Amino acid sequence: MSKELPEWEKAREEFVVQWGSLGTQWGIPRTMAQIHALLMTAPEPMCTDDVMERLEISRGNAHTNLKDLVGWNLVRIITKKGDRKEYFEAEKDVWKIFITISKERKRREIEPAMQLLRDCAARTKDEGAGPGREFHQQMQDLDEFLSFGVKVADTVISMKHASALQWAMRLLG
Amino acid sequence: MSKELPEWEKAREEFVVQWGSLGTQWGIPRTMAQIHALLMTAPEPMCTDDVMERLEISRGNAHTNLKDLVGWNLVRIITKKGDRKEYFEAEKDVWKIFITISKERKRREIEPAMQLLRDCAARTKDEGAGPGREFHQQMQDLDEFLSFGVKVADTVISMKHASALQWAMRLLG
DNA sequence: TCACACTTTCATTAAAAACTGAAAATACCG
DNA sequence: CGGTATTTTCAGTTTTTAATGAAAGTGTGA
Repeated sequence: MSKELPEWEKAREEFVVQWGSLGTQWGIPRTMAQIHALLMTAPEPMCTDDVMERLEISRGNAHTNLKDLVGWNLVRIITKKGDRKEYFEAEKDVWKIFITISKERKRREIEPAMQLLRDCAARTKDEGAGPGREFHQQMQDLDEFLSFGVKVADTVISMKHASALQWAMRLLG
Repeated sequence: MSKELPEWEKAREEFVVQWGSLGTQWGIPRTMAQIHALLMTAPEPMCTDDVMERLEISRGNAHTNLKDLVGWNLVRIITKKGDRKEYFEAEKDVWKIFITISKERKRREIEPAMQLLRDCAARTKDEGAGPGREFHQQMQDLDEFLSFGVKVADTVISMKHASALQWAMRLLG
């Protein structure tokens, strides 16, 4: 029934499955995390049918999640000449993956949060002493903290891996 | 029907609702995020019934999520003398919130991931050249990256807010 | 030790999220 | 064009997750 897989492929299987579970804790759909794991460890780019077969999922599911990963800039589309299928290839460089995810999470999750905090702060800027004033202060504190975090992240994001490493070593040393 | 709320309470209402939606993107249950937002902006500790009423949720729901927040060390239980109810109070200091969340996410999400990567690397350490070797390398790269990240995080976590700020300023400057 | 105030649990229900499969749309090639 | 390979969409279904509400549990003080 199931073909005999080489040892490394068994480990890969395990990696894909478990990465999928871990993904859900991070708010990432199980299948999306699995496909990402699969492609990160793929010797060659894979097409939709490869992914469907490997994970035993429907075409629609494979398609949607592949395109979502492309939307996250974690996966790119490859075309081979003389073949009209699309192939998908994941970024494998860990530093680049980190940068990409940081950028996307900043855009999708941090920036909307900051917008909210600013709205709430603006609506209460004239509050005098008392609970209203404290609320305003809390919104500002959160906003300032996130702003600062974003600034740090932007700096790190713009660094080459080597410089970031060097800088971090200084912190640790 | 609904009592007239002061302006800051309207802003707070908005904050609670939106923070809840943002939470889901982070893989945090909506209600848990809402309760956290509510307590972070509460002038006084609140009891289970206060939370139920304010968010219009059931006792079981309020209870479970309050206890989960206590489990995350983001909320602590307060008792008032002559009153056998439990009151809940959220940490409001932004730096402390950050430290707490970092610690918990490390423990719950990063460490299991590293365990997986190490298992997969160990299972393939004898792979010669070829795809098996590359898989092994990928697992190691991911592991090393996370290990390094954890080291940096541990350093930051152990810092006082002021020293962290000073250090970050140097990076930005 | 009983009554009461409060907390905790959990089987059931509801809501949200993810997945399927097939039809529709698109792109390419002769 | 017309045929075919491939991609995309989406209504319907399944699965998973979260919420309810009532019953059981706990502890306290009279």
